[in-house]
Amino acid sequence: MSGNQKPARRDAAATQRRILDAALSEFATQGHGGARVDRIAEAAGVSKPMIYSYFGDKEELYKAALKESYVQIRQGERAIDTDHMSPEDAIRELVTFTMHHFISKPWFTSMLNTENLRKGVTVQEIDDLNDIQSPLISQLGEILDRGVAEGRFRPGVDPTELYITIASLCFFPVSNKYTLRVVFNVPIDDAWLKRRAEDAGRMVLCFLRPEPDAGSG
Amino acid sequence: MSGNQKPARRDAAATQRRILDAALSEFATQGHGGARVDRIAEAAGVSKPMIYSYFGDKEELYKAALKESYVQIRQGERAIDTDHMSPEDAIRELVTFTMHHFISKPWFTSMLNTENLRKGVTVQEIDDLNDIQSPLISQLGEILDRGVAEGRFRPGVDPTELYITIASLCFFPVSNKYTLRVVFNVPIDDAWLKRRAEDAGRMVLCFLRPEPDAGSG
DNA sequence: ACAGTAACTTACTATTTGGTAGATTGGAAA
DNA sequence: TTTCCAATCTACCAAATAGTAAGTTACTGT
Repeated sequence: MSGNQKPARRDAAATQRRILDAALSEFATQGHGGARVDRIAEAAGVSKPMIYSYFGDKEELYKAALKESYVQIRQGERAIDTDHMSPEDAIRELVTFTMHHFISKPWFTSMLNTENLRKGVTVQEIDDLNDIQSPLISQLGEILDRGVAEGRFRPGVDPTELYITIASLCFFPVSNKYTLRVVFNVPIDDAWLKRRAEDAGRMVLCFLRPEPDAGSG
Repeated sequence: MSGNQKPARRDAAATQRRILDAALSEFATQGHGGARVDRIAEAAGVSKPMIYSYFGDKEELYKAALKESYVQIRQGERAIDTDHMSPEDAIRELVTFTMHHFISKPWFTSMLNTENLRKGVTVQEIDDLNDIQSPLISQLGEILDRGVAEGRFRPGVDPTELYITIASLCFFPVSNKYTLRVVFNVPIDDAWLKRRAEDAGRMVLCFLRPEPDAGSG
């Protein structure tokens, strides 16, 4: 899981990186309260004092790991280009990306859950909100405007709320797959989730289509 | 939070109940790894050996708390009666109930997240799956059948998948409200979530309406 | 009244955990 | 080559933690 290179002796930056990766993995799999600094040290291939020297204490390390998980998804989001697509295809693309990210970077959903269990005490302390906010919101705004201009989407849909809708449909079946499998006997695997993403795209588009009675606040 | 009555001396059943309630609260707020048996004992107003005597060890206590959180939602679900409603109203009712339950029983979403962080190792060990499975699935199946028969819903929709869709739309904004508030600056409160439930109902109904190209596997 | 036992507590242990003091080592600059 | 500091480690501590042994207390049936 934590793909450590050979220690590359005396490289402070690389060491910090290894610690951060190990911390992200540990916090994501064990939660905040279940994470162990000793395990992080071992997984990173360093001694404990390195961690305290570079990151301060467990809380600061957690903060760094939480921020890192956001930074990763935002990087991915910035790489999406939907300008050349039809509004419908653009929406489908965003849904597909979101689902794929949740599937392929499982620590992201885990960190979100862990942080919300703590009522967001740490996410509030992250200084640079810019590193954390999603570039997808404004992109989604443009897509919606284009769709409305072309008469394919209804007006009055808030981009942030739409983003939350998309995230909802992708997040839940990924994050809760273990309990869903047992409780409902659903064979959730990557193929099942891919089909789910297609359904989610259809559902969102259906919701966006201009129709007499579909209005919202 | 843990509304303890007066200890009612020497009442084993009541004591077990207090321990279970305290455990549910502790595991839900602190996670599996962060939960402390000493805190549970204090919140329940008992000494630690009581817990070990009645529940075995921390793991078994966690299992009891997890099961309890399912039992609670299933009880609520069983009380819903949609037989006299139109298919549309019935769907809206289920969505409203689901959202309301997630809002009013926050430990349920927390326990689901905690258990999924652990890859569902404990939920697998719950013997009586019947206590855990949702009666809403079959109810949803009947509603769908009725809707199809009346020509108001398209055929071929799987009740379990629809249930997951409804749960997705309600779960995410409730479970992740703390990070959403900070990261997207969304004023998520009970009123916001109620509006969200209405949107979710609309979206689901729009997805169910019979239309030329909306078919699914 | 008086056993007998279920309910409950005090006081303890072994281990784990976050965190630190102080020594050591490698590499770059002089 | 020597100096010096950043990078790193060994060895440790105090507190917290899951779990238990052994005792005490209140109810119940006789």
